[in-house]
Amino acid sequence: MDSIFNYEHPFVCTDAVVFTIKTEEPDSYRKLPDARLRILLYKRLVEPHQNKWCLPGGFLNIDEMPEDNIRRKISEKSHIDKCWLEQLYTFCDIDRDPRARVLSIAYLGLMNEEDSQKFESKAVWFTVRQNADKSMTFQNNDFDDSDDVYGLTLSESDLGFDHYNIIKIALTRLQSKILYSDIIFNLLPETFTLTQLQNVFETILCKKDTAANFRRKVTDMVLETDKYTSDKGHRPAKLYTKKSEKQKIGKSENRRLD
Amino acid sequence: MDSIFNYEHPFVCTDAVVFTIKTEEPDSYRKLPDARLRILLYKRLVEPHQNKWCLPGGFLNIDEMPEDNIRRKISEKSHIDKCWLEQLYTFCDIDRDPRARVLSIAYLGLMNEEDSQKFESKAVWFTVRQNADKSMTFQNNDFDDSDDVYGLTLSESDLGFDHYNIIKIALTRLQSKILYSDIIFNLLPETFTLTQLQNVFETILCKKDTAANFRRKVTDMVLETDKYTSDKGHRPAKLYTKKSEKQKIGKSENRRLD
DNA sequence: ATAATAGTGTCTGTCAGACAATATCGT
DNA sequence: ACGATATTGTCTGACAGACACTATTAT
Repeated sequence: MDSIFNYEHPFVCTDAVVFTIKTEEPDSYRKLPDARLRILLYKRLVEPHQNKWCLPGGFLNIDEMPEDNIRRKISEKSHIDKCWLEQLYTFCDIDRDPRARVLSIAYLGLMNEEDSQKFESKAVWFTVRQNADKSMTFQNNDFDDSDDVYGLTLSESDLGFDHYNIIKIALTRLQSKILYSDIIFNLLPETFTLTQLQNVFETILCKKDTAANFRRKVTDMVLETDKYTSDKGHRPAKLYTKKSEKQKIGKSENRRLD
Repeated sequence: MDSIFNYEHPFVCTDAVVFTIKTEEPDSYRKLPDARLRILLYKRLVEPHQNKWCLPGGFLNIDEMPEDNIRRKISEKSHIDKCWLEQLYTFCDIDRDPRARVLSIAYLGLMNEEDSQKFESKAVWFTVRQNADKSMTFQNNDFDDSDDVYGLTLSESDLGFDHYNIIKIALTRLQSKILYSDIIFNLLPETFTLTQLQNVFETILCKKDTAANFRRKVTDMVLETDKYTSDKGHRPAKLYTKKSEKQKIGKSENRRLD
């Protein structure tokens, strides 16, 4: 190999901020469930940052694409294979890893609730709570998790490396991008009601909308099916699916480029 | 160092797509100048991709921030120091460099015309031409450049590595981002006329607008000065400056998050 | 006066936000 | 009938696109 390659160079790792939606059980059988935004974290068992909570990820092999790498790492931690991914940002701070110079190519990942439940895992889903001061906390509320995790609330200092910052940027990206793209459907099942869709929007954006206005805004992104929900206690809702690019009409001029 | 770090790992380099604006001399002294979008390229003198045209960039040192690295490389190639930069994307294809596995952290750079002229350089400014079929060609029309460069037109195959692709993604990002952010002012002098601003918009987007509508759209981004142009042959135009964030009123709700 | 550019006024259609109203289910 | 959710209709204000119009300069 060339001599110019004989020098000490940075290491490269991947990290993924994987979001999913969890619909909370309603208090009453008459009420509809709430949607919660959740994120996948695992507890580091070794130094550095031992016992801190971290994003799934790992070192990039010389012959590996980062997206394959991160997919493998997510699968190792969660036994989940299906996940939509896009590159988020490359984090480069000199001392973000105390062991060595390590750059991290971070990914934004989204998976739907059904897939997120095929879960048998070293990692844990935490509900993302967006506070008024723009800070985030992460809460576990899953009965199925172990006793020392159930009820746990994490804040910035409980996270390892620069992962709190990575999550913050991922959440911002998610919030921006659902406004001008289709990615939100990666958080939803194949068919869904417009109320479900609205709940996911509102959970992510922390912002309420009226049903009438919301429906108008999303009509050109969805497609009616002939199926209905069969919930108890109230009127059934029509089920919709994501409209494919080809089914959208006319509006290509107005669509964002990236 | 830890044993986990004893493995062959990818190299990391930086590349920058630096855009600037060149106002063309008008045919007649009565006419106003046109704006052209230009990009900085240099000709590789060594293998691989010898004699291909490439983006400024270089290998990242172990203790260096990529943004410092790319700033240094731009300065080496052009002797220009002032440049606005933001991270664009990290390109990771396995064989994007035939010598070794090399990831490239690509940056989008913008500089204004005045700064771009402080130029004494191994690199060359090429005018970006956006063709109807979405392809790009790069033309040199600068009298000051050497004879074997003057009049040269580059197409995809004249560029080295995956740099054509990087430029394409940078241009797309630029086109998107001028619609919802302030970055366009990095391509303009301290004060400018609204017609100048409009020309830059139209050059980048390849799309015409009427002066009346354009003015309405940008009024909340700019600030009047009490100065005027003193062009010959027609009515002078008021000069404007970029409005700072603090001077903008009310609209924060509507602003994009990233 | 004329050519060229600078800048304004007005209409129209679209669309978001607010809010009222109607529809349909299980109990 | 009632409670809950689903769905539609209407008004308003903001704003983009189209286009006609006025203003100011040097020659």
